[in-house]
Amino acid sequence: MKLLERLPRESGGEYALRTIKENIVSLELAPGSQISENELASEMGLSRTPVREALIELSKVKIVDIQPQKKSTIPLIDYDMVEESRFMRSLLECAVAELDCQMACPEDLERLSENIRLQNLYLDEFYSGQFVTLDNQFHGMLFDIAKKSQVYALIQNISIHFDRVRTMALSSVKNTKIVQDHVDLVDAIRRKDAKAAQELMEKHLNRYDIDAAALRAVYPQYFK
Amino acid sequence: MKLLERLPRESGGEYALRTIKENIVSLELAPGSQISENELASEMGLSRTPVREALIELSKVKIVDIQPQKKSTIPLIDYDMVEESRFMRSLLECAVAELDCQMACPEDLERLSENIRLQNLYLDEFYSGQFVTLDNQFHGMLFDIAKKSQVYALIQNISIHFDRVRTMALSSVKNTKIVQDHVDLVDAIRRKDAKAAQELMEKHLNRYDIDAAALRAVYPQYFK
DNA sequence: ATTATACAACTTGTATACTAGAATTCAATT
DNA sequence: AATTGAATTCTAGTATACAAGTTGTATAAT
Repeated sequence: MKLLERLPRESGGEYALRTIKENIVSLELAPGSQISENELASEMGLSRTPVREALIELSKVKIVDIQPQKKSTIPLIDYDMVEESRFMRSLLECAVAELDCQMACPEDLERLSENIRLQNLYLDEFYSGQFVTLDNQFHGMLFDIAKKSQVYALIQNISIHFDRVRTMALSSVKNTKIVQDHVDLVDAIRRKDAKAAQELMEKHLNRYDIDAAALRAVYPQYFK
Repeated sequence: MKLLERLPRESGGEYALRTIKENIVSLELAPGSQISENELASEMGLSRTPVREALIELSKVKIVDIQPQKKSTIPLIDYDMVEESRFMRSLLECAVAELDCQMACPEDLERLSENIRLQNLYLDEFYSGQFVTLDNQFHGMLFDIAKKSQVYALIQNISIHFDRVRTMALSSVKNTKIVQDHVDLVDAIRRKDAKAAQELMEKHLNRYDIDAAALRAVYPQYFK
């Protein structure tokens, strides 16, 4: 377990959730590995209660497998789940991109562009998570602009299925391409070209879809 | 609180979640009312722990408002949330209806038709919840057929925003129209007419959209 | 009368103790 | 030696005790 710094005014439960999610996405908590409420709790300096709350939440989207009275594990990568998660994200994000064409004001466009500028600065920060954080912020802003922030919050957990595959594919998808996608997308929104925005978003999200078989070859022990 | 019967092998937490959800949708736990973990726990014959787990889950989709160290309430109806929930359901259900046109086998169609037959039997059971249960099963089957059952599970909670408005509108939307929508939809799926299926689903879900203003006039105390 | 302060009665957050069930281990018995 | 069975040791589920924070009220001081 890689421990994170506890934020000010963050409750134990929130801290536990954030930490466990981060470790699942980074594969520090490897697919297939067994976890224990007691062990996680003592590692994080908490009691079982807040840890348990976090695990229950993650089990709702099958990113943690709680077997009552037996054990809990981090599930192996199930491509059906990855596909469901991709399906959901793709549909919602494409629709949001279309909405953004109507709803984005000049200030919104400026904020998006500023985020892209930062993305360029952190292009090569594979492991610090800075680039991923910016990428998440970018997509979150698109939902906010379309007044769909609750939808964005809801797909965060199920997206972990997608995100940990993305972690494995890190070296294969060039960040420069991702940033160029973002640039093109903001251009389309600025032009209010809904069709282009939708298509660009779809293409963007499909970048991670390419090498499922290749990943399975490199990390066979992580797949179902 | 209207108490439900506890199912066999149902954990306390699951029972609490099911009971509380049911009471929110039925407006038994009225919008704006204050709730207490202790009170709910003693009413259901449980301790705070499983009740608390249920409330935390519902608070994630803002259908319960937990104000730390202060109080918890059932939020007033927020039409922005209703709209987000409708947006999400509509997009996903329409896409699923399209997929169903490719994926439904004859047995699936038979199961859907059987469900519709039952809907006709319970047409007038407004308050028993039988009709609503069948309606939910029908929509759940459409997701199952498209291999998107996890997506369906995920939108259940946020749909409560939509569902409790539907409860208020019960008398205004005729069940016969709903059943006819279902019949038409299954027909389209049988014909593998994806465009028709998508359009029928959109029309179907929009039936509840009509009288937001009217509802606000009848139940002003429930709205933000 | 008004303001300030202290206290009581709530709330949720967390820790811990206890219960129940499953798996494993090891010893006793066949 | 193989098998059964009891004890141990895991697990998660639940109940409860306690901590910490907020609100409202009552009392005291101005």
